[in-house]
Amino acid sequence: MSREEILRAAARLVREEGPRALTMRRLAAELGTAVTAIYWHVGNREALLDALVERTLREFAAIHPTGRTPRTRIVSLARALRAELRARPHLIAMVHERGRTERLFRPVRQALVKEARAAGLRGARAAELVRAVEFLVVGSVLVERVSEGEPAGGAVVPGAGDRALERALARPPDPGRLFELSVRAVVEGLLGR
Amino acid sequence: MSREEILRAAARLVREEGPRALTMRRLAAELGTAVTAIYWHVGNREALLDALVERTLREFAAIHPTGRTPRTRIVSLARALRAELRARPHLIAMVHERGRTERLFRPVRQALVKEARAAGLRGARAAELVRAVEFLVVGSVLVERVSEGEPAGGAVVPGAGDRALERALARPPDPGRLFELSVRAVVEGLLGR
DNA sequence: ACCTGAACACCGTTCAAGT
DNA sequence: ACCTGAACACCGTTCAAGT
Repeated sequence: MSREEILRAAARLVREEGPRALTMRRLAAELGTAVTAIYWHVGNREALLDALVERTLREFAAIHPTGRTPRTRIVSLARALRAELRARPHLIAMVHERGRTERLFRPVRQALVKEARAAGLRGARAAELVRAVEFLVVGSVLVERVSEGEPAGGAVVPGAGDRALERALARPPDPGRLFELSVRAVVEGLLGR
Repeated sequence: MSREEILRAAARLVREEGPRALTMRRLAAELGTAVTAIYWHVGNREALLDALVERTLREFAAIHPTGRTPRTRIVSLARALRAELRARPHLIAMVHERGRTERLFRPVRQALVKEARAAGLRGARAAELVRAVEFLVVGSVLVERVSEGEPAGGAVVPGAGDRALERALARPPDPGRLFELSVRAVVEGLLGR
């Protein structure tokens, strides 16, 4: 049994059953070894989680913009970041709990900084745009998770008798479009000052 | 010892030391009773957390808009929601974990629906505005928590030689202003279509 | 170098027993 | 009605012992 095998099994447990399923004893059973063998390879549970988090950080460092204009490149970064966040909810939560969110966002933030400057923004103005895009990405991932995944997700919010509004709130027909709309609105709003 | 006393002590533990500090044994020690006495009053740990979550839901139901125009009322709702979320990070996380986020946001969402309609939006258009505001509120709370609270919070993201940009990204001089700026940008963008 | 089982201090929870 | 201590099955972790 190698360290790599352990990390793979641990990542699978977290992905499929959530972080609470990742107990040292469960992991050992999964791998068919004694619990204590795992300790020899990875130190302890904290160190194991650290290793999983490091993996995630590396994946987020590979995000790059596409498109020709700064506007489209900013939107593409937002879209890519959103996709990565949505793909690994549990691992992202672990990154956050361990205080590595700053590090997770750094590559995308740097890319956003570059594009904001390419669009002509400087200083605090550029920082505001970068932050606002991050707000929208993070917020959309969380809010959409709610309307998709929650038991009470079908609960209808009274839309003042407006059926189309109620439907669109309960389950947006195209969450991706809604997201891009918001990003474009905020990008246009902050670029066109 | 009353049920109310138990809830108060539990809420204090969560607020001051985080949810991991809330163990039944620790809570019993804090209250000077046997662990099992707590079980008589609240059932079990799950039920205790449920009760704390219900309290939080009630507090969020008391959020109301202020101001005269729909625009200012929408911004005031966003501001109030943000303040409540920031005041109870651990409890909010518990609400989220327990799948009650939909319920937590419902009162504010209803108020936002009303204002979006007062501003003249209907159907999917109104829903988009409501969602976008929620995105920004939730995103800003998380992203700002990161830049305020994380050990690596001081880590400077290269701003392409732009010192003012680097400063503003590392620690925005006025997070509240940055937030309102983003909200206004998205509200204007989605109202003026 | 790599793995094992026993043991320790922590959990949440149940239950029979007390007042 | 309210509280107690003992007991159970689970944790993470350490350590001496094996190969």
